[in-house]
Amino acid sequence: MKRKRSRKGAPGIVEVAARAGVSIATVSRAFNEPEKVRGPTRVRIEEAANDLGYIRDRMAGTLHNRFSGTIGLIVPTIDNAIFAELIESFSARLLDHDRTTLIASNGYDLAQEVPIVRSLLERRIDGIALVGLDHEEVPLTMLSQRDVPIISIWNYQQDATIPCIGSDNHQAGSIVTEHILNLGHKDIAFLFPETTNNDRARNRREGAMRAIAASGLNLPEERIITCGYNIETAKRITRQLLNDNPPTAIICGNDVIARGAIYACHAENIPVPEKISIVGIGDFTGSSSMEPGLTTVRFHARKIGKLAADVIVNMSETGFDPSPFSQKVDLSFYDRGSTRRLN
Amino acid sequence: MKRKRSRKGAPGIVEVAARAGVSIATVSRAFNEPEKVRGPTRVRIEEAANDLGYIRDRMAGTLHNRFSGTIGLIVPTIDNAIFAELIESFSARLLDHDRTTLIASNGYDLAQEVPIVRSLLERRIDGIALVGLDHEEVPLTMLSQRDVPIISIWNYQQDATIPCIGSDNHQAGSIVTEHILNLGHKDIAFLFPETTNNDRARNRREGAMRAIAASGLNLPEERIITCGYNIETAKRITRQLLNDNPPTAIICGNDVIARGAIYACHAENIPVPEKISIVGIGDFTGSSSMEPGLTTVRFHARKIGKLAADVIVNMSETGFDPSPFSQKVDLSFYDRGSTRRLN
DNA sequence: AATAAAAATACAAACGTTTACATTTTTTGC
DNA sequence: GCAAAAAATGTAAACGTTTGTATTTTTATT
Repeated sequence: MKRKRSRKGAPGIVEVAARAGVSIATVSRAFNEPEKVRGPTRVRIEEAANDLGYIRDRMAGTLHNRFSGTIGLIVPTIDNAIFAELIESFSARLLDHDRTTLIASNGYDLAQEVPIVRSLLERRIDGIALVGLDHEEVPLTMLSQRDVPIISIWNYQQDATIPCIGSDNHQAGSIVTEHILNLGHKDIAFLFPETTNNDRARNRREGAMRAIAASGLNLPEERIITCGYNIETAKRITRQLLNDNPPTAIICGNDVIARGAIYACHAENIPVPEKISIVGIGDFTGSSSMEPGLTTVRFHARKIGKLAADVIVNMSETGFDPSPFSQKVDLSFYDRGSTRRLN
Repeated sequence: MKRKRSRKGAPGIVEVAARAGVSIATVSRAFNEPEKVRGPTRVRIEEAANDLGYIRDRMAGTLHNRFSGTIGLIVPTIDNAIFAELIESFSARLLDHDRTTLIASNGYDLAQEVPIVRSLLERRIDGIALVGLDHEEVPLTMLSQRDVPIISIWNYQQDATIPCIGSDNHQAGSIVTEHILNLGHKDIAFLFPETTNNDRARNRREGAMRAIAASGLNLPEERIITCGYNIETAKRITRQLLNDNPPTAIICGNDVIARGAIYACHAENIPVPEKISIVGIGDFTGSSSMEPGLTTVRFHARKIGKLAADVIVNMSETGFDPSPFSQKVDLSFYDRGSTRRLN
């Protein structure tokens, strides 16, 4: 049973114009190009709008000029706290730009992006931010066919085919690995999430492997473990590892896994870092407060989110030539308590 | 320099109609009331739409019938993992209903809600979900003036003035407090976030205080501590408490604070639960995996999110009489390792 | 096969803005 | 003060759909 919403107390531009004693065109201009309407007139219009509680209808405007003031954001997951800071800073910044955020998550399933992109396109987004560089052709084509600017966030790759803003995940992987190697560790385990369709995890692992290779170390295959993207799984897998054949160091694909690994050590009464060193990647909220504090490399999520918001708004306004918009955000390494020199 | 988006490869309903050899009205009906168009015609239209890669323009439709297919969601924060599950389930469920989610956070500042609501209203949301029951008059009036259905989520109060879906925060507070009391604790500290403008925290604290009062216990004022809503602050405040005058149990306003408190105990080498019992509220992701596992009361965030999505869609479609839409979602108490009987 | 009733489709007028273009008002230069 | 130029405002035609009403086609009835 469909219902037609009554317009009750909702005045339109027509009512405002009538009350201010001007034409609707002038009212429209007063909002969009205030400098084009004379002071006293503008004041009268503003008063009328205020008195009436006028709220402009962007949809009607969008219909005409094709800009909706809405930006899409697709993340793998909202849960897990991984992208929370990113989403928060991105959407807050967009609000500063007088834009709103249409959010959706694909649950790490790229196929999901097709219906999501379609749904966003139906709402005429002015631009879209996608986490990571791995995406299917179809949604990308749908977007570019309609001239909707795309920005990839979180991962930075020099040779990326879409403009991207983020940090170098290769580098993140190598930084923590080199740290572990420098501390003299030889028996190292890798705990990384599934890397198909996940360029961030893949790059991190590649960076880590490269650092291992560069050091001349040879890592047996069973030390490279794939681990689900959540604390419980990481904890369970680590406990098993500790019981089977504990390494002296564990390099985790991200801080969530590292947190699980540290809890596993607590559960098995293996002191960190005395018996085992653990590093994460990401520096999520809480990583610094853990006991021991987690040694990790920080992704400046808020900075990335803010930057991405600025850039996508700019792209949507000016038209765009992809290349100049890519930006690399530096990483920061934090040597906290979860790692220790082997002696 | 404003740019007019070219319509390049974007066909409209007109092109589809031409290709299918029918009028645009028929195409529109084929999408909105498929049962009203004859089989063969419908097929032809669908083919034409597919071939052309047609994506409907909801804005144009909205302009006419006043439904945008977009629902607003305002949370205090996206970060902190507190509302992550809620947001995720809410938005995923909306996508199932063919709706999109317009998200914004107020940073625990209710005044922020005015511009946010205005911004959402400009985009013609079909409904809005607000976390908690504490809100200012102005945004509420703006919404109801325009007949936009409102639902409050997360907290449930029988006598709430807006329909709400969530759990009883009073009860949550009393459950954990009674648990602590039953274990024989007498020297208890409260660690709760600021409660002005935060009905959830306030109700939890009231529930907890009520349970204390019912037991006949008298809690000195300095044991009721206000604590920032993040791990670091909770950790710092707890460490100070442990050094000054450690209680035998700490009741935390939520799991984030409890996590900080447990880390503080680790840092001070005070074993949990041997020397001190700690309870949280919420059962956030990771609370069960901690060492020790956190004793807490679970808010079924995914259930609340899903239910809320169903209800707000229903309200937007059918018109609404607030009262029957409120729903209380039961809590689950988990007695894990962070509490212990005093002897 | 003719007619009435029902179903499917077409026509055209909204929906609430923006923006060329036309018109009016104000300012400027002498 | 007057004409010309500049600025402000008004008029009306879009924008891409939905939907009430009119028309055509199909189905049912005799």
